[in-house]
Amino acid sequence: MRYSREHKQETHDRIVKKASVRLREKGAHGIGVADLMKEAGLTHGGFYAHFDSREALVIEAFAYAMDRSMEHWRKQSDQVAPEKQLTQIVETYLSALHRDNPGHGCSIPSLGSEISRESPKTRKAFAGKLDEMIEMMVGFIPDMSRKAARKQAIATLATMAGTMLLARIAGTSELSDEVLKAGKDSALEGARREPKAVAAKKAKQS
Amino acid sequence: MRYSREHKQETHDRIVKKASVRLREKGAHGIGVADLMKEAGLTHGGFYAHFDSREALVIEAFAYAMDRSMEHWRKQSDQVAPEKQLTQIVETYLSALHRDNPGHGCSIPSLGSEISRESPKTRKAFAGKLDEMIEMMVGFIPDMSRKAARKQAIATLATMAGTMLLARIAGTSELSDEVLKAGKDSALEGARREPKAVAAKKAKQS
DNA sequence: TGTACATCAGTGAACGCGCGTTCACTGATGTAC
DNA sequence: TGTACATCAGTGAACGCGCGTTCACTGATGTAC
Repeated sequence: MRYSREHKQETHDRIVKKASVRLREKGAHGIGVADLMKEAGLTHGGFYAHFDSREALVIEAFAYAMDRSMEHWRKQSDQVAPEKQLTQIVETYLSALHRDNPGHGCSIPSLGSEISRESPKTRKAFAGKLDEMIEMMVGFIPDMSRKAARKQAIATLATMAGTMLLARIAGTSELSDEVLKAGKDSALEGARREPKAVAAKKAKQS
Repeated sequence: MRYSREHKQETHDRIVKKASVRLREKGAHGIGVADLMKEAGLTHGGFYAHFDSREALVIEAFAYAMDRSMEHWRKQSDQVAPEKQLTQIVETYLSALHRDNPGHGCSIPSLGSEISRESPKTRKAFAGKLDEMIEMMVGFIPDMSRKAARKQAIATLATMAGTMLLARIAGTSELSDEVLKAGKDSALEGARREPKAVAAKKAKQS
């Protein structure tokens, strides 16, 4: 082999990593193969030694970005007490820093609209990661039955993603800050609230 | 003039109307000028008699779509009692019918991700419509101070848009239905809940 | 009322450009002896 | 250890294609007389 055994894999990973940032910044169709390769310090011709098609890279970059988000959540949640984990995640997610750095942030608000129009293959890959993310979120919801926690996890994630979507549309205006604040408070209050079914069950037991 | 006075305006409106559907279906960059004109029964050459650029049409089509959504909300809310308006809006918004028909639905989940990357001109136009939508939502929130209602309106809209975004990523799977249900219940419960500040004020008064 | 002319919404060919993809080639390094 | 050969990640020109935009032209209809 021309290069050491790991060389190709390292290059492949570098392309995916750089692409995951640029695609989140510019959209799933907002940047071309040549520019993505240039980001990784290469020329466009070599692209097809690493990927079957542009779409294949997009799928890998999506998965990579979602994995990085989840890794980031894990690191954050490990640093605080269980009952504070959700607050920690929500406050970081719905910050101006995240709003202003889509390239290193969650893919759902930055790529969500486009994903739903991609091929079934791409959509399935993304939906799988979405489910993983929901499951991780379940772990952050305190004091609920699994079923109720999953429901709450979905609702909280939807509020987080929707809030970021609206905040980014509003840019960096007053409205944008207002949106972030409203979404943050709502996401936290919603998860703190005990669902009626569980409350009723508890009342019965005591 | 070659055609009657209203003819050009009618054609213009037809292009905008058809484009607003197709752009929501295919994305802000997902369909070309030639195809958009064909939708309106014309050829592409005539496009620039109606619009300065493709972007100008996109802006008009965005505004049109948002106006139609708000008109739709108004019509629906007019048919039910004030305390049921929010439920009506949320349930229609977070339905499988809406999920499966992005072309005739709300632009926020279908175009939101892309809007935040458009020119300031496009973003401002959209942000203005977003604010109008929030204000309309305020009118559906019962029994709250204006400030609290606006906050709740933003949170509810974020949950609605985020839920639809997630549901569309999940396609038409079980997960998608689960997401719709979780988002619906959360949006309704959140708005029904009285914020602490208002509750305290009421307690003081009585 | 009838006729000649002016208007301009709409047509369709053409443009320049950037895109995803292909391909013949290169040359640094691993492998065989 | 040294040398000749094989490999293949990466290069850069070229491809076919679709895009947004331009432009000379058309022809139905409004207007002037």
